[in-house]
Amino acid sequence: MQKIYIYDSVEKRKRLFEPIHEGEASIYVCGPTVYDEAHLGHARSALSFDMLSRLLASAGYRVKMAKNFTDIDDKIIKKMADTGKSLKEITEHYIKRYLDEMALLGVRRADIEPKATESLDAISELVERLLEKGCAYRTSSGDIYFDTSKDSAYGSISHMIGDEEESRSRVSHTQEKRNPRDFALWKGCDEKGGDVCFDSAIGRGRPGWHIECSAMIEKHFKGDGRYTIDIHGGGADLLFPHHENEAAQTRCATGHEIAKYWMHNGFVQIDGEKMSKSLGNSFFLKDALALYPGELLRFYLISVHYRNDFNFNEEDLLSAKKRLDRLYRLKKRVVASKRRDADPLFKERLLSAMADDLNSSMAMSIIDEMVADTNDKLDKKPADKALKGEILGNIAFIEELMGFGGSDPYEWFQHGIDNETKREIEELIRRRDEAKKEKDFATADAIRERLGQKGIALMDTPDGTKWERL
RNA sequence: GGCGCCAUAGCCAAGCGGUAAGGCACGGGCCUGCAAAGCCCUGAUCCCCGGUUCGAAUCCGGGUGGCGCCUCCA
Repeated sequence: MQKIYIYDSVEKRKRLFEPIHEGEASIYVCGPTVYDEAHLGHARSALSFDMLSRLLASAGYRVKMAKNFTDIDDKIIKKMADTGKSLKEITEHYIKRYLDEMALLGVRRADIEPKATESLDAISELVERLLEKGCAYRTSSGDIYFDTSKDSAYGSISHMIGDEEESRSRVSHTQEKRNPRDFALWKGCDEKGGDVCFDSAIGRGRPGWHIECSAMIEKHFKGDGRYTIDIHGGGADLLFPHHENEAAQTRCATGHEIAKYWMHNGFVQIDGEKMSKSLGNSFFLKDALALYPGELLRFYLISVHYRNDFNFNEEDLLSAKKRLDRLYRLKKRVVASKRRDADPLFKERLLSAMADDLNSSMAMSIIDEMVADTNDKLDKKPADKALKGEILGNIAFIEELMGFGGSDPYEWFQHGIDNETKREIEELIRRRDEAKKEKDFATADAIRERLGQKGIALMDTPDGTKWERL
């Protein structure tokens, strides 16, 4: 079995992946809070862990991945007040939008997609255990806080411990908190709570943010007594306090660590600036998807290693488009052939690159080399059926592992062009072919020029004239 | 104030102690009626200064310049 190394952001080093259960890989990724449209950062996170899951599956692991939707939250409550809509109307809308958009990026669905509203039993049960063990306390207002002083290992995940920082900390010093680091497990219901109050064994209220992940993980996964899951993932911003708090809750309640490995993806910036609504800088995924195919966005977003910062800009995206076009031009040359097994050496190299902490940049350079190499062979032996079949096999493996290259190559180059226009283009090509037959190159070139102005490029091949949208 | 990340050719970007992948752009060539596409060739000693080492872009120390977390956040 392919050895897989992943960078563990807690130990800050690459570690050989050795799962809790032989041949299985359990992953939990922190998903979005569903109160608004998904942005490019959500896409990058989803893409990072989609690559991880594809890698593990390709390497022969049985993968069980969970990605949650936080559907109880202050921001959702605010949205309810702003729009007059119910919690369910809001969260279901954005969950669907999220899933649809991620599907366009080629992100596979998680095996389990738990929601906070559907995990309340597990949550209240976990809070109850924490109360029993003395790791949590109630306040006069009915809130329940986690007592960080009861966890001697608190800080071991993010390494964000320090006594001095408290004076500078921007954490509000709620009087009811015993320690500034303590955080809400459960928020008691008051009149303002409206319809987001739930009855439970620990009283009426709603869960805090961090508790849902710990509860869902304990509910859906069986560990080995030392760890519950293999890999816990999320955006770099979640390392502290979110993941620190999750780990503390699970440790106090169960006596073991929540995850064996921790992975965090880097941030997305827009034109060198932090993404924000106020800057109005192509913030939402839907805006990008309105302009470019999801597959291209995927290709572009994974061209940078997942742990590095990503600076999104149109110029780089366009150069990524040209790079991906090369793969599709190769595919055009072989698509009519019968698929064969991929080149074993190519497969091995691609898998090894990804097995080295998801080195997608390296993987893409290997793909580029394969494209150049096989184009060259095809130039020399245009009728080599075995080669063509193997190339199709290579591309199928790329699609399986990397999630791009699976589209029809002709449609790829005709993205966004309606059938009416296609017919017009083909008619002009016919007229140009006739002109060429009669050696009337002036007319032929005029037609090519005319199409070129519309962004259509022509290329004469042994199989006739092909066209592409630039 | 605490914790941490990053700095590689015009641009994007790998590299994880053994002598700089890949892509885009540029230039030259082959091919082509001419093109496009494809293929081939062409470019960097790795922010600066010290140190460790037979050997450093890669390790250590110090600068400079970006960025992030510590409050909801992918």
